[in-house]
Amino acid sequence: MPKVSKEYLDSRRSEILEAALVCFSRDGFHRTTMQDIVRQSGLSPGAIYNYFKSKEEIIEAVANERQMTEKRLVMDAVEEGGAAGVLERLRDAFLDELDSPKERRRRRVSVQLWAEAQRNPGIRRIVQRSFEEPRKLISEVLASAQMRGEIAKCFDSDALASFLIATFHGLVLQREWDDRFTAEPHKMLLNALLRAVSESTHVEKAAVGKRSRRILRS
Amino acid sequence: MPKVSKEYLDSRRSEILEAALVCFSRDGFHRTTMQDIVRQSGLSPGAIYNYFKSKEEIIEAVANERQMTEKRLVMDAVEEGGAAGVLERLRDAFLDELDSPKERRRRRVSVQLWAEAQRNPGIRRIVQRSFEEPRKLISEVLASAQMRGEIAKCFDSDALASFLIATFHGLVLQREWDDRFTAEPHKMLLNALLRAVSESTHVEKAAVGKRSRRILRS
Amino acid sequence: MPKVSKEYLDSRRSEILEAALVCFSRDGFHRTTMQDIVRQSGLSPGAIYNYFKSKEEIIEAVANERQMTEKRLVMDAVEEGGAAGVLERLRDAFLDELDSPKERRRRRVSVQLWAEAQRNPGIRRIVQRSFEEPRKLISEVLASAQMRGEIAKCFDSDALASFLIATFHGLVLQREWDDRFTAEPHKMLLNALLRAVSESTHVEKAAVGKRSRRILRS
Amino acid sequence: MPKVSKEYLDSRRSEILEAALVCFSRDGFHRTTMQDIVRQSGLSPGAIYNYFKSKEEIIEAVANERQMTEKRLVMDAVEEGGAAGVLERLRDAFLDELDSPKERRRRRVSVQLWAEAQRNPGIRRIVQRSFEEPRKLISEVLASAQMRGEIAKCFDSDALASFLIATFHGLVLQREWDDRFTAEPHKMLLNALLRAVSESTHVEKAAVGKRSRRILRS
DNA sequence: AATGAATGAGATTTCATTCAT
DNA sequence: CATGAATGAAATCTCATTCAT
Repeated sequence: MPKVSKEYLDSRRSEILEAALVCFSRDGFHRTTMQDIVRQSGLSPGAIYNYFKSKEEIIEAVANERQMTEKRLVMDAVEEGGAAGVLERLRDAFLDELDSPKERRRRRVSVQLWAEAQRNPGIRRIVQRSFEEPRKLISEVLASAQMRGEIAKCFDSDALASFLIATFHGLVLQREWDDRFTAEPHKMLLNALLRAVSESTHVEKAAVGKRSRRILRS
Repeated sequence: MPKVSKEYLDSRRSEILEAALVCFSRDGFHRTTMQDIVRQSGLSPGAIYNYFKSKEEIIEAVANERQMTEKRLVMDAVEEGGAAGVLERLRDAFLDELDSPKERRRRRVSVQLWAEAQRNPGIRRIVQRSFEEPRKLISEVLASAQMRGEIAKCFDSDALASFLIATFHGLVLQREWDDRFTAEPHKMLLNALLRAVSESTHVEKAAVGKRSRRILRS
Repeated sequence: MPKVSKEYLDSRRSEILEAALVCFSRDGFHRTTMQDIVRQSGLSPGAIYNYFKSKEEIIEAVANERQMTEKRLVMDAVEEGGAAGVLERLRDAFLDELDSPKERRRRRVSVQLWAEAQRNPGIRRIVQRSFEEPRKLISEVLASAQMRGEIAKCFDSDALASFLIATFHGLVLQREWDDRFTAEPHKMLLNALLRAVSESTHVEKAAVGKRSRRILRS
Repeated sequence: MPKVSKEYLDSRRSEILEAALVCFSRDGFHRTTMQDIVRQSGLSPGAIYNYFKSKEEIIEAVANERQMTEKRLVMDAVEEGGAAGVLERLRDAFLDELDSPKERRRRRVSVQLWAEAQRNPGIRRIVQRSFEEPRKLISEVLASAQMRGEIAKCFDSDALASFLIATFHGLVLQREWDDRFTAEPHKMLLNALLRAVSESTHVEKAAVGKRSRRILRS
């Protein structure tokens, strides 16, 4: 029989994570001290250590939260059938997110996590999941679209999913550094790409092949 | 009258940077101690501080070196004319690089730099240059290809350059986490993309439009 | 809701300053390491840095404490009227202090502060105050004694105060180096000086002598 | 058979000491690095270590030079007989020196030495000499003046010498901190003091006044 | 559960001194 | 004798974590 309710504990935990996220986003993991989180959360060091064993564990919890949020984002887009609609929703979900200030703050933490994952096995596992699970979800959508003939079978659905995610991650970085960045022109380019992979099954395949050969030889 | 030649000093400096790169790539900037660099370089702390004012300055020097190397990579690919050849060379240069162990080590540091740039203005400036300069170079190639009609004029050459770089950066990350990652299928996808942007100028534009509407509504 | 009382914190702070004073007096500011203060205080480095931001700040706090103590010494002597009594008390306060071992230890730190003030603006300001405030207090006493005709008006009261302080400071130094130093003969000399400045306005030797004897009893 | 002349060596040595004095006066002993002296002297570390075994030894050499200069100052004043003239010359020598910028720089180093002497036995010995020798010289002058009846026998000549030196040292410090300091009013006070010690043996005020005027002209 | 003062290992940097050239 | 790069012990300060209250 706990002294306080589970809800209370959970909300305290969330408060700490929220405070940590603010600090991490502002200063990075390593420049954020536990004192920073203490200040930001309005709690005491002892209180925080009642909820998390270590700073490491807070970072992991933040990583998990990020990973789950991203997965949910993809799942929401994927839920309702039709490759076209799914990809469209994914595209919009990701690109529109780039412009939301709140999400930008969270994305900054994602970049931190990519760096951290190189050395920290716990984080590494979570980051790997944050790549794999969305890829799998998207890949499945693409595979069934290929079965329905909506997408060219010559592309590996996994690779295509990977490629789309890679593009999005790359754009996250651009958004970070380029103040004049806008997502809009990249929507067009994504459209072009998606069109390209859906066209290949069509009649003019040979012609397309020839034409492309003029530009790209291999 | 210096006691030793400039070459000697330069090579010492390079040794330190090389040692630092090894450490940074292995442990990240923040988990790498000066003692680590001391050990790795085989010098003494004092010696290192004769070449760099601070650890910070070493990180900046590594960042600069990375930025210059990447710029050179792009310049080499861009040098000799023909959009087709240039893009092909860029694609190969970047994707093949993903498989070289030595380059992978350097790429790890790039990811560290992306994270570090968020908080460190000096690094930020360098990282920004590492985005802008390649983009400008590639954008110019694309623009002149558009003039020659090789690429659809409806795409902003800057955005397309951005997009290509984003894709590459994203793939760098995938390479990090996915042990089964291979660059090969992504070559095909890049080809498809490049084909897509070069097709648009052609006669069946309307048809393409219709077809794409089947897949992507906006 | 602080965990411990303000008194507790203040006493800890005082303990640290006391420990620092012992070290500084023994080894000087620059030869005293934080570890020395740590050992002397029985605390840990971290604990000390909870009370003082830097070694510098400890030195400043010691300087302030010195300055305030000296000011209080002068104020106590000055409090109750009558130039004669005041100067007598000042003379005794200062000269007797020279023989107290505990005060000698504190005086050593004053000498350190004089040197430190040359380069350290923070210390400089404090040291300047430790000259100005006593001078002002003494000067006022002298000025009012001049109005009452107890002291010759031809001497600038400020200069005379300065001069007395200078003498005392000089004797502090002598006390440092000369093991056979005794304050006693200097009392006589101070008396002679004080008599001189009170005599000068008067024509008659004997009268002056008497009066001066009324001013300086020993 | 030395490779270079003794003159060459001596002048190099002096250059180093002069450079060191500039640094010490500007930054204090502890904040002055050997590199500072290297830069100021225009020599190399190795060269300096050919002339001095250690930084310590440079400080000692500077201390010796200070001590000898001061002794000479006193000897010059003392050389030619007559207590009146001697004391007058001493007073002027010391007080006028306070206003010379070059001498002020040297005085700053003296203050450093007082602090340093507390911990450094080598310096301590030199500083002690810088107190004792002038005191002895002045004391002798005073003693012979007492024999001639120019100064009251009731004062210990040693103590009086001490007292005069103390006053001067104290004024050096005042000069350091008080920008509006002028030596002039203190001359009057010194005069008053000297008059006092020469008057005391005599019954007649007027006579004493005259005589003292013979002793101290200004 | 919460508090926050205390801990102490460890990080970065300095600087007097050396010694191969 | 001069040079100046190299040395490495030691100094200051930080910060994740603990634990008595």
